[in-house]
Amino acid sequence: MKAKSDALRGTKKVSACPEDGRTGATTRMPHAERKAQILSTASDFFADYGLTAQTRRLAEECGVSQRLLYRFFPTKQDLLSEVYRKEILGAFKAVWFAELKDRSRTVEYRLMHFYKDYVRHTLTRKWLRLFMYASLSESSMAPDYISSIITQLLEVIMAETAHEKGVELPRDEAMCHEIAWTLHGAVSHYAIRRHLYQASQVLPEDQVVEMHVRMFLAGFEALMEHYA
Amino acid sequence: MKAKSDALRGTKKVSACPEDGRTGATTRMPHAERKAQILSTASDFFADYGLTAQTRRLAEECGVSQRLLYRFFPTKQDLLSEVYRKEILGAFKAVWFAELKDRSRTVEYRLMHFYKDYVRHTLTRKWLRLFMYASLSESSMAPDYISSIITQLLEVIMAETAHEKGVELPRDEAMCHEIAWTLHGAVSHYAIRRHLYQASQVLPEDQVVEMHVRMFLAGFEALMEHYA
DNA sequence: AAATTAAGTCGTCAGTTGACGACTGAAAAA
DNA sequence: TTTTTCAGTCGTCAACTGACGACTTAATTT
Repeated sequence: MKAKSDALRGTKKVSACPEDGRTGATTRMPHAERKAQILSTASDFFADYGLTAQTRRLAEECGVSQRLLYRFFPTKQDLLSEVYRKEILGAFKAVWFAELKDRSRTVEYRLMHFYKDYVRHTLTRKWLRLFMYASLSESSMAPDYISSIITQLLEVIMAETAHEKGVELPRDEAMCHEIAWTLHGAVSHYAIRRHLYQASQVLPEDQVVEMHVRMFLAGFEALMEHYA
Repeated sequence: MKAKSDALRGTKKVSACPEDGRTGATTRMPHAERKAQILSTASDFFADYGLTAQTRRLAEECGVSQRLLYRFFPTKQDLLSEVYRKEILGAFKAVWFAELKDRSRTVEYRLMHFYKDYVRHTLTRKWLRLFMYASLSESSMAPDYISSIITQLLEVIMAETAHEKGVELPRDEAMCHEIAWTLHGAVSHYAIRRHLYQASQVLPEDQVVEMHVRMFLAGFEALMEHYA
């Protein structure tokens, strides 16, 4: 960081580290690139240590001075908001809706395909920890956006399942959502167990998803009879 | 707190608040009673603001000086550990095992009965928030104890269900657990949604539990056929 | 080569935060 | 009444923490 030339100029330095091989000599980067690097490091950092973790340690992790963070993000909250937007909101894919509605495949296939992808690429350790930290903090950063997407997913799943089974859904909308939550919640909770409660998990993801989908479809049929 | 008598003695006080009607005059309590009160207040406090919330604010909430907390708990971590032990570990009931094994009732009845109680008295907002904060923090306070209890619950549920349905369970133990997790996870996730993700939840608890149990039992039968 | 731009750092401020030594005073014991 | 006990408080310390003014210096432009 600072090395030679300290003794030379008469300003006010506190020379301390004479040239050693590995001064942290921060490689200069273009603005956008450095910002992206900080954002990326910050995602992992806050996921690991919580949203209350300190900017000084983050800077250290990034290999830059703490002051530099404030060149890119006016406040810590701004940085947190960008992390949330990128990591949490950016983890939902539009193709899911199209694939779930693709009636050239069986519902069982579509559900298994979707949830395998969802578990593997969205319900990751990083995503779950950030989402949980954000949920627990008062300033729920952008809650409605996500719940709206999930609700739409649940509705598509219910509509497609009912269509294939040739039954009519209950008129009670909340009940319909809750039925779909049976599967979605079980899968989500599997991910939570695995990534948040360091459970000594053994069964591979795909196998678990397949089982949960099978149980859901079987349960769905039985439940529809019960309500008819 | 301090009022008169400041000016009288020559020590080193900084008198500031002459007698007003409402000095925070802390009512003196016996040791055990005060400790219990602090512990109780601390539970709600840390559940609300996280385990990183400050002892000063907690003391304020308790209506005592911050210093007093350290008369009862040598360090903040000690206080947190006691909160965890009391609120998290203390929320599991031994009767559940007996009731779940009571074959004079149907499995459906037993499961509904158990999970209604579990959701109402254990998966509360306070419990979930404390448990989640503890899970997210590195120092997982006492993880194995809980997971051991849950595992036992899952095993009882599987054994009883298989017995009533007259089928044999898969030999794969992890798979058996995962099947039971289908129900346990769905119910847990319902509570998480409701209490952690302030979801605009409408359906009453009991109705949701009944539905999840029904779907589980139907799915269970279908799954057993699939593996046979 | 000189001037300009912008990437990056130093040092510091004001407000926190866990912890604790020393003190106070009401109630119980002698 | 006097002494002892102990619940409870004050004030402070050292380390931390978000924020930022002022400065340094590598790279680019002229």
